[in-house]
Amino acid sequence: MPTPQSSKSASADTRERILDAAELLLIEKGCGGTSLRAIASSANVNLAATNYHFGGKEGLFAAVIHRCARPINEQRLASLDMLEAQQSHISTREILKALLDPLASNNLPERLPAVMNRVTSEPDENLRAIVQAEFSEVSSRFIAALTRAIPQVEEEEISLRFYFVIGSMLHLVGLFGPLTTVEDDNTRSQKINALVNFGVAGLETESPTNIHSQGTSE
Amino acid sequence: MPTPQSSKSASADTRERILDAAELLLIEKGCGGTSLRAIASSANVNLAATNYHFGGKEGLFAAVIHRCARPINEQRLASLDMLEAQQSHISTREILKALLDPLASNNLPERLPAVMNRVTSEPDENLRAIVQAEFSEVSSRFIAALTRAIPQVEEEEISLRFYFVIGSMLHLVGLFGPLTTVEDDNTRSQKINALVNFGVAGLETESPTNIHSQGTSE
DNA sequence: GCATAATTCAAACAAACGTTTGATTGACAT
DNA sequence: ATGTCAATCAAACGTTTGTTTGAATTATGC
Repeated sequence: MPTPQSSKSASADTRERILDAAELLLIEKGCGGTSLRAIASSANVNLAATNYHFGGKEGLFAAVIHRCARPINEQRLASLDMLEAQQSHISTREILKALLDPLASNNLPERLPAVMNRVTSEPDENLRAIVQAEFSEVSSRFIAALTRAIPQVEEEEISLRFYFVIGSMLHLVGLFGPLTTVEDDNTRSQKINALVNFGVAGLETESPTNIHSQGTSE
Repeated sequence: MPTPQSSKSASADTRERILDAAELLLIEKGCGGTSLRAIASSANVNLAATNYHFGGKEGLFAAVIHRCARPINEQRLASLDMLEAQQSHISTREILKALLDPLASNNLPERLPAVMNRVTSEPDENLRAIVQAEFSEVSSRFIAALTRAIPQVEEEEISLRFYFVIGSMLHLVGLFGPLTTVEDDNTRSQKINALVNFGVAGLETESPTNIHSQGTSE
């Protein structure tokens, strides 16, 4: 198993060219719809290089996911750390901005949201596990912060509503399209802001369990 | 092109066996991850039957999507029709219940939400077009109803928030898992109800455009 | 300069894919 | 019985898939 060391700089740009091509094709064609041959051809490397550097197709996509998810999740956690260090009580809006604003930041790789959207809906079990592991810390940290910020709603309900926000986020970045340019940045941040407003209202609402007659029928 | 007529009853159960098997495998393995051979084997039919009855893989999945989406969308539109016929002003909650309650109904095919979740995130362009055509009427009708129900929010914002609700819904039915049984029906309707509450609050919130200093940083 | 290891390459591997073919079956009408 | 047509079948079509091989090439350490 000749796994190459990553500290060398010799084939570093081959690795990155493969990752770039795989990332782009993953967005456009999906995981199962992208062949190693298409990746190698698009990256101008030999077909065998994909297996040499990443050990196989699954390892390659895992590397793509990791490279995409790590910076945005680090930024999220850093923002949350800063909030928790500065103030004792954090608002729902501040938490959601820490979670979602990185999606509109233009100093991050352009295609990052699209990769997330594509990869979170993969049927492959192994890839799902990779994605889940990549986002588990962010999920638990932000759910805990939201639970403290909204004490009038029980934790289980907060957790469910958090996943509603995640679902809205994924659907939104799917609407962004694979080839958003920098000119769309302002409309993108507008939509992220709309999602923050939507999420704050949805997260903070009281469940109308003791409501009288709002039901439609049945 | 010997496309068989559907009015005969001779091979009707072959067609349905193929559709059932394709539906189940589509949920578990995704569209690209399911082969016609696996479908034919699971349905106990000959491999060529899939092409004979549906003209090809794409036609088969289109039929699966249509068979899944039609009843639930008919129920949604019927509920909305009834609301609009009975009362002049309809609440946001009533509209969302008309949209989402069918997902918790147990007289619908069990695997319907899972198919929707799987197929709305397909990279294939043709399949995306099929899905979009299948849901376009529901989208436009419900966005129009929500725009009337929430006059204080402009239509473009309503449209965006509607897609947030759709995203939350898809993410939620993804959490249901492929093999939900009838025993999960009550927890499923509880979660649908939580989504209705979340969506009502998110849809009706006023955008804090004239807010003073809620921003975190930058 | 030379040995050693890391990387790239063309070529091939077996397996799985969607689709097509042509024969065969069965049902139904005349 | 017979002719007709829809339906099923085994078998093969040509591609494409992920992965492997072994030689050629390049970089690295001494």
